[in-house]
Amino acid sequence: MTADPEVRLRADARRNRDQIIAAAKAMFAEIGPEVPMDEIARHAGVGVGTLYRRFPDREALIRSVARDNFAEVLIEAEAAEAEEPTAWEALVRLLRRSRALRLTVRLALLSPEVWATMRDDADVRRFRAEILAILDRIVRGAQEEGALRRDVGAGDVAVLVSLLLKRIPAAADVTEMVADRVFALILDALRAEAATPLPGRILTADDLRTD
Amino acid sequence: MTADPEVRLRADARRNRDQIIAAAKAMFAEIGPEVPMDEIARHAGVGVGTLYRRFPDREALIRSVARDNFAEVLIEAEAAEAEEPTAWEALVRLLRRSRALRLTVRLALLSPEVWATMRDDADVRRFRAEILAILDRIVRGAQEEGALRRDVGAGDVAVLVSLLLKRIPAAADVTEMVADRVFALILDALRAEAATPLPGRILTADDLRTD
Amino acid sequence: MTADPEVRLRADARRNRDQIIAAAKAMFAEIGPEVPMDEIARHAGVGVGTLYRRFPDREALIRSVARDNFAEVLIEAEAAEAEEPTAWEALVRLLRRSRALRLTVRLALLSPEVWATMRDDADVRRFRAEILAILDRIVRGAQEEGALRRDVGAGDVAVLVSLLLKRIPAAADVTEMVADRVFALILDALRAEAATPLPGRILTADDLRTD
Amino acid sequence: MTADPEVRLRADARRNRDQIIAAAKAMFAEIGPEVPMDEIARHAGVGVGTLYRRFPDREALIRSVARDNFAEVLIEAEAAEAEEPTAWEALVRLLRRSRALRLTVRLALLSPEVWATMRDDADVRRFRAEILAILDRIVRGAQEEGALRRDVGAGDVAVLVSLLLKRIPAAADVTEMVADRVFALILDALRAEAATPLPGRILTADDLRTD
DNA sequence: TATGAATGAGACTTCATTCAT
DNA sequence: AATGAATGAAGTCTCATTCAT
Repeated sequence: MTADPEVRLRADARRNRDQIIAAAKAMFAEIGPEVPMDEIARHAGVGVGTLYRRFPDREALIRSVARDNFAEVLIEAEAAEAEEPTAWEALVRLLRRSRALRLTVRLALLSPEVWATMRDDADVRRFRAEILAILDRIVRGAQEEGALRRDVGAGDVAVLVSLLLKRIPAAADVTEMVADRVFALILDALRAEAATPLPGRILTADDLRTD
Repeated sequence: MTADPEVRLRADARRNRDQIIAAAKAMFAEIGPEVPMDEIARHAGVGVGTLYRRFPDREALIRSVARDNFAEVLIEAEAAEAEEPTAWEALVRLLRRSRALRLTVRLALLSPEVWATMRDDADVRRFRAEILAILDRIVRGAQEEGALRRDVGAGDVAVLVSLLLKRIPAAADVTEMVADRVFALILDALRAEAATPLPGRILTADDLRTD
Repeated sequence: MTADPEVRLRADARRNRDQIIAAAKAMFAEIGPEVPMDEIARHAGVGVGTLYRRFPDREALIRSVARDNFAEVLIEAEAAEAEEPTAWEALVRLLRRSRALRLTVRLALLSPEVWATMRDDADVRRFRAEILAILDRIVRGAQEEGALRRDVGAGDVAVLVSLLLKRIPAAADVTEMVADRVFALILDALRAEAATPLPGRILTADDLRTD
Repeated sequence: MTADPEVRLRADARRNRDQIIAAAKAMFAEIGPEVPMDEIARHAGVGVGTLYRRFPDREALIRSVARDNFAEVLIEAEAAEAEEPTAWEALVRLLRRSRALRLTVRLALLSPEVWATMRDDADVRRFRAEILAILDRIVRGAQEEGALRRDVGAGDVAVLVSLLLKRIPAAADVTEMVADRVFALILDALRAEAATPLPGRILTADDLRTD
């Protein structure tokens, strides 16, 4: 699941590396990509030096976390495609379930700088391309099934997904329900029956930002 | 439009204050609520000292900008309600056009800390309540018109609005179109015809975060 | 004497700036160009922040010290040329007396990195050019007086000067005498009577490093 | 050539030790005595741990390099004395040719701290004494030959040598020539014919810094 | 024994806030 | 009252040295 096992680390180094990635993942998700490096190190149970030995700077760490996450999303997308009976259901599952997606999007979209950091990473680009390819297949499949409106493309869907991943501003006790409702509303927007003509043209995966 | 005229400022002090708010508004929108205070001061054409004389700390400045913004949103909401022929159109106008809304939401939602800063401000709470009241009227009106699905409340709509205010990750040349399409999709989700049963219960304004 | 009065500083800022330059000058001479910035700040009696406000980074500080020093050397060279009865005596005075020269050379020569930092500074280049022009005049004058050997140029002399500015490794109590003797030996090397043919060609000011 | 074979190392340990010394020598000469220990280790093809096992800290390494170097200088001095037909020529050869001398002086003179590190080392002191004794013999011999001025001692000569070992600040393409000329000028300063009375008294080897 | 991983102190730099002018 | 200088805490990163494998 990790994209870059680097040569071959000693057992303890490996363990530390994994802990650091895990800690970073958690804290990026929790607090954002600007959490102090010392905090990440402390949460990972290592010294800052160790963190910096493994990841020369914050960017490198972010890149690694992103790679890791993109890889995870890819696996989830593949599973959804393989295991769900219909393309529409695969789409729903993907949109609903991917926690990994959440962090990825948080990193990639919420902060242009972070995205700039990631977008030149070969692994990230590759994963991204594969994920979008799967999404594209799922979208076409769902349209052929007659479930998904025909005037949208993988790009449109991806944008909607990204919307779903915002922190939703609701009182704590209804957060879950709010998320479920928003999700259901978005699905309604995608259904073939909803279809009111959309402006512009169908967005493909390529329309998403690569700038 | 500013909620708190503080005692009564001398003309030049008044001017400075306004310039600072304007600069802060612009830079919060542009860069985010963490822009250096010096930058804000420079853009406002005043010294930092002046900024701090007017706003004891960053929080105070954010609160003031927020007040200002909420006030503006309120005015826009009132105008939409008063000037549009149908409630549905008022809703559409509000959702589509409010630049003030954008910054407000950016401040309030993107950063929990900032929201924490704002939510205890009496003016902010008042404006918020009024805005939500109007939104509530518009929502009910649109439902009575048969345009808006009946299983949503002002809370649901507000959440959807907040989704619209994310920076959308598309290649520069299609940004505009992407935004338009997302907006159209969201409207489709709200139309009476789209209506697939939603989970949970109708969200009122009170369900939105006050935590 | 300071090359860059920057716009116009407030009295206190001016004082601080001068103190920082003075402290830096002393510590660069004493310890070397790598002294911690905090130390310099402390010796100048200011906080680090102040130092950094005035000089964005170590390079900027070094450049300023260098400018200051080159300016001083220039003044000394002008005085030597103007006040001494013969060119030879002007040369001797310049070589013997310039304390400013000492630091300048310490910064410029002992550390290639530091030199790299300085050499692109317009002021430094200008001062350097003027100093070398004066030296050139003095050298030719002394040769016409028959005092200075004819097979050397300003470049050769400058190189010998630079040699004189090393920290000389002697027991503390003879340091002074050692320096005097070395100086006298070097002068002997330059006298017309010493003249044993030299290899290569006469070095002009332009041969000195500008790489 | 190495002064301290320490007990008796296994062949591979021996090899490592030598590689480390060689790497350190090269990098001290190239970059200076502050190069990161990791770098030295890497260049020596060993791990840092190995370096530290052999040399408890940076000081110890510097001391060892210095010992090694002093030993080399001693050998060169002995060879010059033994092989050259006249004392003057021995002197010239020693001054001109010793690369080992260059590093030694770089370490000993450019950095007072490093010198402080070296000067208490018994081996270093012994080598130094022997080298100076040879230099003393060469100096007296050259004076008896009538080639070297009579008002200088081994101390004076050593000081001049040290001057020769500075990095000379010339454009890259003339560096070699500059060095040659400086060398010739220094020799001229030492010739019997140059002799203008010097201030102070003749410097012996003992006058050189032992502080 | 050799390796290279981990540590943590310390250097550099930025910026929110205070304060002298 | 306005200005912008000064402060110092906090964050980033480097590297000498120690220690587990």
